[in-house]
Amino acid sequence: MPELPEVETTRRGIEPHLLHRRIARALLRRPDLRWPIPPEITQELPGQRIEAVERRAKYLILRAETGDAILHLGMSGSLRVLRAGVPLRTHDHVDLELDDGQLLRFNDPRRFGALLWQTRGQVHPLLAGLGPEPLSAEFSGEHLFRLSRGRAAPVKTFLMDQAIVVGVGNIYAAESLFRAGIDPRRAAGKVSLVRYHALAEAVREILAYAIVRGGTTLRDFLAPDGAPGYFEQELLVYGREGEACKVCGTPLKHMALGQRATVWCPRCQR
DNA sequence: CATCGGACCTGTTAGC
DNA sequence: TGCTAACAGGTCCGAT
Repeated sequence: MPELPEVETTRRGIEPHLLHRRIARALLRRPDLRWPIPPEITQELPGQRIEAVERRAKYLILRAETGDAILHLGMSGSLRVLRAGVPLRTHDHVDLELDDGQLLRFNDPRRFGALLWQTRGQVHPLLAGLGPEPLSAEFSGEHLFRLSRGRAAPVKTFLMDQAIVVGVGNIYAAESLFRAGIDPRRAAGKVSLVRYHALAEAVREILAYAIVRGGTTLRDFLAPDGAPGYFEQELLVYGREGEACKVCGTPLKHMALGQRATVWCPRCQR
């Protein structure tokens, strides 16, 4: 479900409730999400103050005193901040209880999400190989051009590779390629520097604007306060296969690329 | 090393 | 109306 804008929307929603609070207790109703939840979460984290609520790629990082709790929402995960005593819903797998009577509740029907731990000074292996943040200065057309040379994979698959640049998933990859006028099937290694400049710019603009709009709510994404995202109204190609291109009217094409649904305009994207 | 397919799960929807 | 199959915003891992 969540790509970078949805994770950032979640971060901004939970931060004011968590910052400088102490974790009172970690309650695991399911000890296994995508991976087993490590013992530090129940044994070491309680009693510690949350010093920062950060995001790296699609991971949320609760910085505590001796290390970080790392959350990933997977495809269907979501977080809410609630008062103690709010009734459970199905798939409410974890509560991090705070010292003020509130709790952070993690819900994840498909359990593709994760709750992990890294000790201060260490970098969890899952975070070690990540590419630059798309809204940082490290990310640029040059960067995409350099890493893409010699690569035969479709440019859309390349753009969604978290080792190249983080945070871009299936929705925003399709939208970015449309706005940059690039055919998603094109081999990454055959896209010119000029066009990668346009693509990097499109990625930045779309992600930044999607954050402003509170992310994209297709079926079930809600911010921690229950508000939906409003970026869906801005989508030009994702989920619109067969419909008319909003720019030129040509019916949008679709196919699977790297096992992911892909939609594009055969006239606007070359 | 790059690339591909399968795997992990459950819920919703499209199609018969 | 009911059953089944396909598909969903992610990404790891092993095989090639």
